[in-house]
Amino acid sequence: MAKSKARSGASAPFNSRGMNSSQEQYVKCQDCAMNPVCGPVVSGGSQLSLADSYLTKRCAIQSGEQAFEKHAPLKDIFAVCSGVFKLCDQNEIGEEKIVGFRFAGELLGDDAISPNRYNYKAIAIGKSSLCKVAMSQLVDCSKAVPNLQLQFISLLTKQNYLNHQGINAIVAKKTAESLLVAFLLNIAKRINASNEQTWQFDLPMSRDDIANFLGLRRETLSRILTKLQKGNLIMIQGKNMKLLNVDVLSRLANQ
Amino acid sequence: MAKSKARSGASAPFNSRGMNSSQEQYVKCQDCAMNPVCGPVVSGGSQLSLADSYLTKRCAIQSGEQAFEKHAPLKDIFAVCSGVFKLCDQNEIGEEKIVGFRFAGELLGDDAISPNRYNYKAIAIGKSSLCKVAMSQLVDCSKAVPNLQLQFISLLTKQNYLNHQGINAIVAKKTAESLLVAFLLNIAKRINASNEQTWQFDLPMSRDDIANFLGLRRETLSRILTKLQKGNLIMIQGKNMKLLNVDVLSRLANQ
DNA sequence: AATGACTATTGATCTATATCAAAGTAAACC
DNA sequence: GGTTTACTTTGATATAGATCAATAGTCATT
Repeated sequence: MAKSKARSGASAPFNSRGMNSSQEQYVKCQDCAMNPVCGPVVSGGSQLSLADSYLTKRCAIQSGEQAFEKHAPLKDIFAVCSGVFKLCDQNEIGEEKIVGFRFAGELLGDDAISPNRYNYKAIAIGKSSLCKVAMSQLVDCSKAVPNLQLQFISLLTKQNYLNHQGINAIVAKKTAESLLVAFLLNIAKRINASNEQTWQFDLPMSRDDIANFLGLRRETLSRILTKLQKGNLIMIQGKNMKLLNVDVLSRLANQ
Repeated sequence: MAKSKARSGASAPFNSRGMNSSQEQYVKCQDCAMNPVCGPVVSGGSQLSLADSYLTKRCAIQSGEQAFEKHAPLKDIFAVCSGVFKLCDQNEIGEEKIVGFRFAGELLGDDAISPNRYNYKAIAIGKSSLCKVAMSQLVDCSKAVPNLQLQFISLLTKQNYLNHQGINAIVAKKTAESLLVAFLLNIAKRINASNEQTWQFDLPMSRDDIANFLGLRRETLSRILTKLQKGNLIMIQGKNMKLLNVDVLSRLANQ
């Protein structure tokens, strides 16, 4: 099903540009959004290890392969362990619209719960890996253990909040520049979520993917990047990005 | 706190234009998103009437008053019983950005659960009313009754899905025209959700509110409405709107 | 019916971004 | 290493929508 494009940009094991990238970085379990339902759960006075019955850990996914198809019935919800996924919606005429990205430590497919179908297609950008939780089994377990359910609610609503933040950051912006800058700041925080904040990172996705997601043309995107670089606000070479003046950039992002 | 603007447009009890509007229409409980946690819950073999302990029914809210403040700590989640609410976010410089509308039967404040604060201010457009559920009490009850929790999850994820649909309909559109048409179709469905579909309705909000929400200028909005009317696709007089050719409009909405 | 305060529409012009076209650059494959 | 293919940048031009300015409805009060 998934057509695997071998080109993998910054995610390839050996990458001439872009410093520290590569060597597939796994998120630590303690930093992962799925964590609340992965460990033993307290019930009454005792600890139960239910997770074994619904959790599958760290499945590898090749670059370009997909975790699930749009409209497929919900089976699992996922957490990204390493790599990045792009979420693609397709309109009637088959054009792809990227509706989001998911980085290591973030949930994937969690917003499929209500209509019981995945709302988009999730494609790995570069070599990636996933943990998955079987919904039906999770529901079974949580019928018996209220605490598990509460943790599940908390996990869902947290991710939902993050998703909305991302979207709102975009909907609210007026100029292409503030839009792009808001995106870069958002990405920087999410990519380095667990490390300390360096403001340097490799953009895992192509310019086309970014432009598509932001609703801009690639040419516009490119011009703005050039302009920001000339203004000494960023340094970008290929996929490697460094935010040089976060204060000014933050102000720009709020138009 | 809330400054009540007395002018109420189509929601006023007597309205010269706009046919059937007015006489505050309450949504039936069976059609309301809150319904799953409002009635008796099955636990073991017996039915429990827990809802009395956390549910407050049909509080009236005057036009222009607010249900909650942005950033206030989450206390209740609401369902709109009658009327409409606009959700306003404020940026640093105090400009208001409308991030959504909620119609009768829809939830309000449900997306405050993760950060435990409301993400926006909710203001009644016209005389409205709300049911509310006290979160802390709901959580207490649901610790004892797993079924209640499952219903709560279902309720949250359903509303979340609808919210996202609304947002995506907007983010994806390219032209102001397709954006506006998508909005009109979305509104038509939500306003007449429980009745049969007539494609005629009163726009409860002002042109300014619509323009603000869609990220357009009022002048642009006005021009597009005029153009759609000249093309015999809609009939609009003041707040009263009739969609004349839903097929063509739907095609327009997908650009 | 006249006044005042909004609210909505229309017209003229400007500008940010799209579009069209071409060239430059990096990665993959033989 | 050289060729092919995909990705990215730059330039010239067109246009959708913003902005500025004015007019015209609408409703509430007197």
